[in-house]
Amino acid sequence: MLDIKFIRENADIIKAGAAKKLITADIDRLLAVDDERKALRQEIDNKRAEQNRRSNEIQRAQGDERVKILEAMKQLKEGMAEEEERYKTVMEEWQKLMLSVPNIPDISVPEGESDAENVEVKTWGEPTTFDFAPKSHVDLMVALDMADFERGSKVAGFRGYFLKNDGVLLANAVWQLALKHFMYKGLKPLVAPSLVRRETLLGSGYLPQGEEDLYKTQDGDFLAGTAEVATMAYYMNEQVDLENGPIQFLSFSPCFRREAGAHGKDVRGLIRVHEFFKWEQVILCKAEHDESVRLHEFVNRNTEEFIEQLGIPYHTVINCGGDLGLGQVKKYDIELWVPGEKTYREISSASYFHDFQTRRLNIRYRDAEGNLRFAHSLNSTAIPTPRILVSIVENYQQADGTIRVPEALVPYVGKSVIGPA
RNA sequence: GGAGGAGUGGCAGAGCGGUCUAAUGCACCGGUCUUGAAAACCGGAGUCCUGGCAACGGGACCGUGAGUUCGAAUCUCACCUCCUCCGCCA
Repeated sequence: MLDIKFIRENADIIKAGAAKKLITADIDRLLAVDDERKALRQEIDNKRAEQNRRSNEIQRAQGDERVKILEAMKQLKEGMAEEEERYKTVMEEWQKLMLSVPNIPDISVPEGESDAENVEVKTWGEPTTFDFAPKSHVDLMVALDMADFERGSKVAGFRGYFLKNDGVLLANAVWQLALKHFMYKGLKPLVAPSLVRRETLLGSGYLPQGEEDLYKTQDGDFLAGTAEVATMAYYMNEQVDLENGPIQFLSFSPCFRREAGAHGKDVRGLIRVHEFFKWEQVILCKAEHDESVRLHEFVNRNTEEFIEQLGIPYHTVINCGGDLGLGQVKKYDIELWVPGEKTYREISSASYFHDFQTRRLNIRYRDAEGNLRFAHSLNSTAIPTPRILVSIVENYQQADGTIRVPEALVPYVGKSVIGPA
């Protein structure tokens, strides 16, 4: 959500931003509704002022005078009831429109319609080459009894999976190395709820637009698709202290995604599953653009460094306008080389939001002048499992079907090669 | 799941239909006093919306939302959260 005053003063910039994001938002309608809102508010406030005055008179009035004032009050109230009804209707539309206004993309965000037009800004390592025919992660992991997809779908349905044996050890090793790496960067570990209330998703910007991709309980709660939701809502309706620097969380949670609209995509393996685990970086900082930019580079670089420790070739792209969400100002995706598909696949996504989320969540801090301001927020994937296992096993596979363990993970896996049991 | 109790300003806590522009204490800021500090004393402070260049003015906010009333922190209802006890449970 943006500031209505800002919207009023910068309607053209917001329209241009929405166009870049290929998001439709009726700004003109919002401005008209806002005019109506302000006028009505003024009228109602004036009548309330009179009501307050009269109420005080009633206490002191006696006999006929009292009866006269009571009569006048009755009329005043009738007029107010009508206006308040209208105000309620206007506010409903106002709220709805406000929630649909996208944040403005940064000037450095390229034009484009879909992820196909994201722009590569960095590559690291060379796509892995093999002097034998490489296998897919599905074949590798099944052969080494690291995963079971048949029983996965028998038990959990489409996209279900079990991790087994060395698959479990590998996932656990990634978690442990991640915890160490990101804590060293100054992030504070947190295990966050996945089962969350509606307002947390509204606040972080996943609702009302993204409802179809969320699992919902019979109590009206939701299963979040990322720890970002609960972690951002941690300080909902609070004032935070940013005097000693930004608040930096490394947050773990199970993640649930219905993947509505992705039915034909990635139907095999661990690339796209309904249920996975993720460490997420979540940051709150002062409401300064430069600080947001600095931390955006910071969180993205943290993840790049982690991938470099694993020794997996990757590239980083800056997402084009059409691939940005409602609240995002700018986003980087890190994509890892997947030999089986001979392409890079997304493993991480780092975005900053300015005060888009914190305004919805009502998270403020006191600035140096003593004014209350909405903080800025950012988030970035630290590392997801099991998706990361796809790139590990495919890039580290050997001619005999065994898998070398990335050196950084050896201490946590307890061996340097994964082979037949 | 059942039975009770409670949610008031940064914190503690009074108020239970009109003088609440919410007592009091602690914490906070300014001042007096002091070589300085502490103590004491005096004074000041919230958030949001809205009008105005400003000075200043209007409205709202006592968990949230509806309602009763000329008037609600105070009464009614629903919801949320917390606490106590019972039951169930990893």
